[in-house]
Amino acid sequence: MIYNDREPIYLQIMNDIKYQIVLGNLKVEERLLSIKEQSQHMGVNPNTIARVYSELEREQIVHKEKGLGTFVTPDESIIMKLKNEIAKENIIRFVARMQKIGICGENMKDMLARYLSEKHNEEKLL
Amino acid sequence: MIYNDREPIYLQIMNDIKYQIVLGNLKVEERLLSIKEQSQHMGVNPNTIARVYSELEREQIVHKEKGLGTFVTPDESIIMKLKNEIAKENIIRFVARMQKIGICGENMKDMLARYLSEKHNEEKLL
Amino acid sequence: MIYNDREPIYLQIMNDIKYQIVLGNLKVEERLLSIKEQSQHMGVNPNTIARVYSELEREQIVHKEKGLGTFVTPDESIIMKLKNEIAKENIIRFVARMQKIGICGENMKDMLARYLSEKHNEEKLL
Amino acid sequence: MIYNDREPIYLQIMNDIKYQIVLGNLKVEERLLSIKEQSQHMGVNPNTIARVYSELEREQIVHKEKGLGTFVTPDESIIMKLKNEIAKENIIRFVARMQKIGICGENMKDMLARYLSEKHNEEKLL
DNA sequence: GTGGTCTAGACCACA
DNA sequence: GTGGTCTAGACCACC
Repeated sequence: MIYNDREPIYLQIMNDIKYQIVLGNLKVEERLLSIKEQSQHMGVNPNTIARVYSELEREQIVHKEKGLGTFVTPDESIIMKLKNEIAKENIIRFVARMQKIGICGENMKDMLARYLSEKHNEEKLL
Repeated sequence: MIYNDREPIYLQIMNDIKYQIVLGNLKVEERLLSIKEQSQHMGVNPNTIARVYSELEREQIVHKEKGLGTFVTPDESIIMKLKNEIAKENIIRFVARMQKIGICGENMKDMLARYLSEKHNEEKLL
Repeated sequence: MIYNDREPIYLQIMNDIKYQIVLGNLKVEERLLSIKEQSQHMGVNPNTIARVYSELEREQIVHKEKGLGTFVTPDESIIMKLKNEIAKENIIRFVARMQKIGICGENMKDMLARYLSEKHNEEKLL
Repeated sequence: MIYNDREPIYLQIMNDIKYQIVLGNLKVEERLLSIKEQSQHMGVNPNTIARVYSELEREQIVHKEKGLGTFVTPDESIIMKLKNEIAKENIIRFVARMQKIGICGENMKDMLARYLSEKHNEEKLL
């Protein structure tokens, strides 16, 4: 009912970084930009980045080392878990939306399969 | 990379009403709130609602009758088409997000099927 | 370049009455409504109707008889001439518009013939 | 029976621009005046021009490019279609008026042909 | 600079 | 009452 909502910036940035990690753009043990660099790069207040890094640390996705910087976790299993969490969130949201407009599980599977095969054929043509 | 984007209000309201119709909260031939009522109800300018209703009319989802009001189309097939459009949009968004984190089509189908059967079992227990 | 123009009311009413006469709704020698009646009937100022009747008299389409009223001319040839004038005006305006968008005489004839035969066929189906 | 009707300004301006395009005064891919320039030039509110340009875009007659301006379509076939639409509207109006005064299709064709040949002869004399 | 969105409030025709 | 049109002027993102 409220139309001016948008996701808080720090959540958007957190998701951004999670995606970078899951996609492998940010590799295991890689150093993130410093808070100052990152804040300039994104045109955002340094406090916002600080919050992002702290939340990511709480979720054990990065770890800070005093005087050195912030680093992606060395633990690949955490990254795999992260990937599965994101995937599961997507699935939950998808199913909820489809059920909301009255589409049952079997139809979801059919429609997904059909769309994927359409998409596949289109891409072969390019 | 852009954090301040927001869907225009008129599009949000359009989607809102489309959902109401697809969900059956607004039935075939039912009268919508008048532009002025709706604008007060939503705390939005009447011109914004007028635009919403006009766009919906262009898409043949509602029709306006001067002096009487705005009504949901009597044509059930248009509503079915609308439902399929919304479903397709959901699928496209879902697939895009899954591909973005590196999950292929086969995995999407598997994960969806697994989630649905889990959910099914949980609901049987309740 | 001026967008708020419209035909003066008295000209609109004159044309209305000419059409009524040409179509035979107002017959030869028939009495028109009195100025007062006509003005009430049309929701228009009596002076406007008076001007209409005077102009029509100047064009010899009606004649006033003191104390009796205003009557359609008894002269059928004037009515025929009127019909031809209206037709000719229509043709002139039509040709001018078509030339303005670069359509030559032959094309006008073709398009007219085609439209008339389409229309003819449609009307047979009803 | 209604004497105070007036075409909405935005429709008048739309037709104006369509004519300019069909006549070739506005050429393929040519930039229109910006919304603000056009509104000043025509002594009309910018929103009115914005509506005109949006409707023309919906009809694929122009396309807008953010930050650059509004341009006539590069697609000549759309312009040809537009020309034919305008011609057809003229024909429809012409036929309706002629029928209204009791002139049948054959007579319309004759009168048009006669007028065109008269006109043709006159122009040769000049 | 461009167009896109939104507000506030006016007057109109129709019924 | 309804929707339709129009104005005046605001702020925004994109280029």
